[in-house]
Amino acid sequence: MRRDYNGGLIAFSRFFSFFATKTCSPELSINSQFRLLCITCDSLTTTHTFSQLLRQCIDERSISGIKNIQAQMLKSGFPVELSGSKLVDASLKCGEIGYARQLFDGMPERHIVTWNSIIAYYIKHRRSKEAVEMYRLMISNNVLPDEYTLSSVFKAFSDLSLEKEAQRSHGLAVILGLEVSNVFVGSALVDMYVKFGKTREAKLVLDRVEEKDVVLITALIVGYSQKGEDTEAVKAFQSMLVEKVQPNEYTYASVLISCGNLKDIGNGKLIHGLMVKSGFESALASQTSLLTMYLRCSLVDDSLLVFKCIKYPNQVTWTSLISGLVQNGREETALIEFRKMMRDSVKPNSFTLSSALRGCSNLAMFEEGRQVHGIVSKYGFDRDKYAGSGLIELYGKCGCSDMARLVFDTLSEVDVISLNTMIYSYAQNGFGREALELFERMINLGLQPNDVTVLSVLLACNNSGLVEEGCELFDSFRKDKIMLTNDHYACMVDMLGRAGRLEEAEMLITEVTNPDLVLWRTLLSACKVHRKVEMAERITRKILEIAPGDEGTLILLSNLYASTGKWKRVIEMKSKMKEMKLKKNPAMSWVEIDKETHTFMAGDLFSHPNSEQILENLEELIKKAKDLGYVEDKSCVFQDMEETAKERSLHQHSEKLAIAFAVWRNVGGSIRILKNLRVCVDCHSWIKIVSRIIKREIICRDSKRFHHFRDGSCSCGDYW
DNA sequence: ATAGGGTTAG
Repeated sequence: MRRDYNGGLIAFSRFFSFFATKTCSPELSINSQFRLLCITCDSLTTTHTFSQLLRQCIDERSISGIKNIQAQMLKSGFPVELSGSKLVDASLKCGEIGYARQLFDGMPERHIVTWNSIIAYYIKHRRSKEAVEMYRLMISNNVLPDEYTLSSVFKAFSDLSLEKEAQRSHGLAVILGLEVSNVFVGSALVDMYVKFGKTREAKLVLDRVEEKDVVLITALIVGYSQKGEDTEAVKAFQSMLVEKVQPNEYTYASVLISCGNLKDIGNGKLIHGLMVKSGFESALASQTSLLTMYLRCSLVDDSLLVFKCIKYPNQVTWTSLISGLVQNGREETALIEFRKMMRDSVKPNSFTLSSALRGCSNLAMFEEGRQVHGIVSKYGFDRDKYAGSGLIELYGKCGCSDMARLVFDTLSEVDVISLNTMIYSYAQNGFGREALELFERMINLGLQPNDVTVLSVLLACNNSGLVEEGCELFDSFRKDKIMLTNDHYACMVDMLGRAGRLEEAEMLITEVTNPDLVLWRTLLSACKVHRKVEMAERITRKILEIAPGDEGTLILLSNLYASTGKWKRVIEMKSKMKEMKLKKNPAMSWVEIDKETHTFMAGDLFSHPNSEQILENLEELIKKAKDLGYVEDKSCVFQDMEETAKERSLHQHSEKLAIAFAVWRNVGGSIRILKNLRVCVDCHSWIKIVSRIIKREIICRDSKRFHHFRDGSCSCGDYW
């Protein structure tokens, strides 16, 4: 008899399923089924039918359907501990955690699966706190966790940095034998230790797991890769192959990053081959890592080839390409790709934006940078610290510390790096007081300054002539045992040297264990500024011991001889340098007008298409400047020649040509000039006067810092 | 009935 009922029920169930799929309204269909069920076979329900109906509810995401079934189960005397589990499971699958919890809390007895389901739900939705609370509740209810519980709960521990509790649960896993016997538990443990940064622990766990699989080993490789233990990552990958475990797209994705970090193009290409052979060539994650690998190895063309094969690059893929191109000095290409990404309607994130901005600031592309700023705002990243730092750097490098500060003040979170970026912006633009104020703020906020902070602060003092403040700070940094590098010392040597305190500067160098070329050269250029020929010769000999025939050194000394009128020596040195086939970098200036960059080289009067107009304007500007007191400073000419020729050579400096051009084009706003060398004294005093004549700000970035010329004076206070 | 790993930044 009973068998017959069952057969009937199964038939009903089939009918219900069919009915459900044919009905448009999910709510109606499941409720109608209920009415049918209640009328026809009130007391004939079985597990099978309920399961089937619940599945329907899940498909239709119908929580009211679940509630109906609950009522029905209750009516039919269905065993509570079984009905509860099923209902909780179904509610979770409908995303109704609230109702699932309500059911769960009302259950007198809970099956382990119910606990596990709830915990897994919380983990899946990154609600780690609730997952751990549930786990604790489970323990205090004397329910012993099983492999399912443990393999989920470890993720919550790492997410919340609960190392102590994690260790206790690990112990439990060991006692239960699950660490060894269950690869899910093993993987979760490996992943957890990796996230705690404990790759050694992770490896120990892995070694104990009996049957190792891809996921387990990949979790470890990821750990090594993310912690920068790249050699270990590659080794783990190799041993995986030896043990005949097939890598998959995640494995390739992580091991390739390590190859890139190691610049191990040999293994990189080998793994690329394996990837193709095993059919993961078109998996996006591995493709992205492949792209990154080639970019880190500076094989830009290969990376572009890989990128071309990617059908649907996502946000990460694009970002990887853009940031890699910027890192390889291919800023223009990076920005073209960034535009393409926007055209393809792939949303940028803070990684993308900071890379694009870095591209702009490397080339001081003010207009392009402002457009990217527009995109930053459009996508709501104005308060983001990564995009923000990019903007601060951009405006700093374009000579707009005011704009940089505006960005800085809107950031939602101030940290060491954004403060460093802002301090550095002030420093390179010569706003020492503002920089020091921010440094003080960093200290008051209890943030620990790092080596970049120290450099920025010292540079700020250096660029604004705050020598006393600089020395004081340097002493305090020494006392605080902050790691001071050669760069920090070089900054101090420059500061003291330019202030004429050459002996102190030299003393400082003797303090350094491994003084490098830059350090000595800095001292040498201070000798040049103060025309200390003997000291310069002594220093030069020292430098040539470390770096025989160093070009920069010889040029510095030769220029010193020139500025002190020792022309015989100059000629000697020039011929020596000619013998050594050394030649000077040509002096260049750039000016951006209407998104177009114009290049000018010193002494080159004819290659620009508008050279006629440029010379006309230049002559007029020089004449007007002379009326206001400009006199050529011939000590800036490093070659022996007729006085008029010296004047002519000064008039042909690249920044003068660039400014004359900008004046002719008569664009609104400030004139921005970029230079590859430092601005000379003659040009500096000329530009000051010109800024008064044309009543416009002229911003000049030389190889070391910014000069803001306004109404006859410069922000550097003639100290640079 | 319930479970594990990935790629981009200052």
